[in-house]
Amino acid sequence: MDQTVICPRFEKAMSILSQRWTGLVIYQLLPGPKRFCTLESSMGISGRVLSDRLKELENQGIVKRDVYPETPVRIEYSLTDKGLALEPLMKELETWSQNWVKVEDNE
Amino acid sequence: MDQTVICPRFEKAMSILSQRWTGLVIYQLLPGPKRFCTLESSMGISGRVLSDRLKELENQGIVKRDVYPETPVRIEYSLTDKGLALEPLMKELETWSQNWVKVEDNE
DNA sequence: ATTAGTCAGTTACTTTATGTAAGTAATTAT
DNA sequence: ATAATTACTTACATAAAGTAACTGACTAAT
Repeated sequence: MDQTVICPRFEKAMSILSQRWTGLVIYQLLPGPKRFCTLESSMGISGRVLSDRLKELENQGIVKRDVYPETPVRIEYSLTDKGLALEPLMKELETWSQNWVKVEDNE
Repeated sequence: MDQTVICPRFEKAMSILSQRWTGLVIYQLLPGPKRFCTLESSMGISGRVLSDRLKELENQGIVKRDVYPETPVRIEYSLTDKGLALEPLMKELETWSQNWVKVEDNE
């Protein structure tokens, strides 16, 4: 008996963003393409999970993976239009965090 | 060697929203106060996790818990100003999901 | 030419988070 | 007296994430 029925598109969108790390990965890619090892070291994510997340985001059409067959091979991850369309949301989160989030206190 | 240093407030904000269910709980409370059992049945969350999430959101000052000592006791959860300030972000997610998210396909 | 190092991952194993189902205490309805 | 509701908690099982070592292709240093 759910009085509030949630739009399935919204629910899916939320489920993508509420997986650990996905939001931060997208945020990191906003300024431009990045490599696996760069993402891995700039956020505290493990390679195992980063690998999973990038695959999922690629499946969702949010991230694209480009292989440059140089030597050594260079693989760059970047946002698609769908991914870039999340920029306003990220800006909102930045604003909210600046206005409301305190870091020191509560664990 | 992190070239992109992330603002700790932003990182904390993201860690709140990227916990499973927190976003949906906030979204459900946007229109007004709701009770435990209403939240529990309207989203597919288990009581165990809902209980955890509400406590965390209360600690973060995003949700407040009001006890009405009627008989039977009524307990209502609602958003604080900090929680209500997430409305624009939720609207952005609604917009994005309507423009970009397809539900049928990919698992 | 052997050793060490980087990149983009994968694999095996451990810890943490979440789900499931049942239980509790107070109350009310039949 | 029995069943049902609300707001949870507890015990146990499964799924997700973290840790660390490893692979394979290459490069640079000794």
